Amino acid sequence: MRPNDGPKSGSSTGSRDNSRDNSKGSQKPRSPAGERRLGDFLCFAIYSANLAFGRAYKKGLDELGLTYPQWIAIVALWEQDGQTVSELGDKMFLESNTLTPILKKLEQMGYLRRQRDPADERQVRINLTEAGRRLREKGMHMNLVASTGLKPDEFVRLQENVVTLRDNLIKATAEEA
Amino acid sequence: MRPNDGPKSGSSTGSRDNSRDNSKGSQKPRSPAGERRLGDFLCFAIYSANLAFGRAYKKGLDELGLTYPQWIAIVALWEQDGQTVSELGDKMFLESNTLTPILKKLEQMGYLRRQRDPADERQVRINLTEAGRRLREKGMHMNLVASTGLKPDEFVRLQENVVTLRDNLIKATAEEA
DNA sequence: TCCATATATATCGTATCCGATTAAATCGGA
DNA sequence: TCCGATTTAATCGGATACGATATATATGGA
Repeated sequence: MRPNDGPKSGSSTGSRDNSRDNSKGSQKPRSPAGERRLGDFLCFAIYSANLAFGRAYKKGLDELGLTYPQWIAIVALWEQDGQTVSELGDKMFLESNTLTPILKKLEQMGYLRRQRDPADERQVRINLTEAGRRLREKGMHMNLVASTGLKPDEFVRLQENVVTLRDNLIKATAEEA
Repeated sequence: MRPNDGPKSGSSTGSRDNSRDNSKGSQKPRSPAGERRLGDFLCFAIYSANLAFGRAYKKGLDELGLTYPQWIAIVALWEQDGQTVSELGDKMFLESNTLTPILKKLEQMGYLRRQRDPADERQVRINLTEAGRRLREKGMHMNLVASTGLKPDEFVRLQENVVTLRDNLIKATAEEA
């Protein structure tokens, strides 16, 4: 049997003219008003660049046995001992609903310890283990700067611009709430 | 009972000095070698900007009853009738394992039709319904350009730079395979 | 002291992503 | 013509995201 499938019969009615040039060429002209295409959306550029980064990191992360968010957590935790889940969440732009499963997994793998703060039992403090620290060192070889095809100064400038974009979006979203 | 939790007792041993300034100020100095922090990673900037975009779109998308990837699919499908799953996947940088559930959901909601191509029954051709086209129109009011805090020319330049970054990453990832 | 409120984390359901696999249809060479 | 290789889409399991909710702890007045 064909892989399960929805409605089947009936002929295809799409017009299917592929006349428009959608090549990756460097000067794709912006589409006229009302014809905004997917490629013109900054949000989609960011969305697809994020997918591309995840795939570019995949090979290196597989060697470490980590996923992309797990690796981000390791890097963030390496910066500071004893962070709470909320503090880590502030750095990673995530909340406990997403973070807790990631941290439990990393704890189970032996890379960190989660312990309630005796001074405030509501909070959970997180510390990397020695294995977790070594992991961070081992991961430092994953340098994708070359893969970005950007010159160092371009790299830094783009990074700063994306950070500014992110922070502006967060501010605007908070304001309209 | 406290929400299920890992190991509990034991005191927190983290040093917890928060001396370093990690404010959002415009001139956060790059950390010294070997001290690369999360905020210095371009991949993390993209990752977090993508989260921010998803959250910024959330309110508008809720009104349409769509998710972020569903909306992207609608926009991509609006450009061309009768695309196959693979062709749509090329545009969205996704494959059938991710796309099929999204398309089935949109079909179930009445926004598109999926039908096998009679000329090649392996392929599935996708067409927006009238409701799907109206949805695309209704979604056009979600303009986040203002929220990005970027001037039009900055917006366009950043968009192009991110696209270039993405395409370079994809090329580099394919080459090392 | 007592309790309503606030805070911090965890849980749950839904929807992506993605690697690996499966299934059907097509293609191509002997 | 026949059959193995290729192509296309779907399925499955594991791991994020995230809104809504639950639970435990802490806080602050009456």
